[in-house]
Amino acid sequence: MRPLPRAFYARGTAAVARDLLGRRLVREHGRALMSGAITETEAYGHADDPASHAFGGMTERNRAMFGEVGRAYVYFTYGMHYCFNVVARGPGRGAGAVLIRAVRPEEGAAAMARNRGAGAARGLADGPAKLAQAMRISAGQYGADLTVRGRLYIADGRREGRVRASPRVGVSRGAGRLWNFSLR
DNA sequence: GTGCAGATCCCCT
DNA sequence: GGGGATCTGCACG
Repeated sequence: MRPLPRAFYARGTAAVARDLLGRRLVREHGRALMSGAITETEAYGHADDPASHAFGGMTERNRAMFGEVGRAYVYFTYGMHYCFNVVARGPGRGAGAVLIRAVRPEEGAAAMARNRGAGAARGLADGPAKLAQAMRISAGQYGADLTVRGRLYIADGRREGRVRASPRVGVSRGAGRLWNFSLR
């Protein structure tokens, strides 16, 4: 499996978010190899997008959103959850990212279930925090390069099914944009 | 099936 | 000091 090249992420975040559906997220942790097909994503912009972490300018937390595209932006939220994004942006844009909200487990489903804890046979990675927990993605992966074959990267893959565009989840300001993309 | 409370803490104003 | 790109369990029906 070939990692997606950096140029893939050097476009508008909405286009990148849409095109990430069906690609494969690959994670190596300890002896476990885990992977899954991306089934839901969400695009975030910059000064034009009040829902984005980058809306108010660069801070220590969102620094990655202003950096090289194709790298990981991981943030901690609600006191207990991590969420995993890929930095993306079109030409002339200052910042942007795509939140990976869900994957369909392929390899290493047993390891993901272990990482999620007891009683998680179903719904292993069908939410941003669940996905991060299942694949052991946290602050240590901040800034990781996802365009090279390593312990965390995004590989080519084929999209199956149709794309649905919806309003972003949990967003009040900047609703109206249909920047949540999912497979159905 | 839907709805709500609680967990829990980092970041920004 | 307030709120958040969330998840889980429990109540209700």
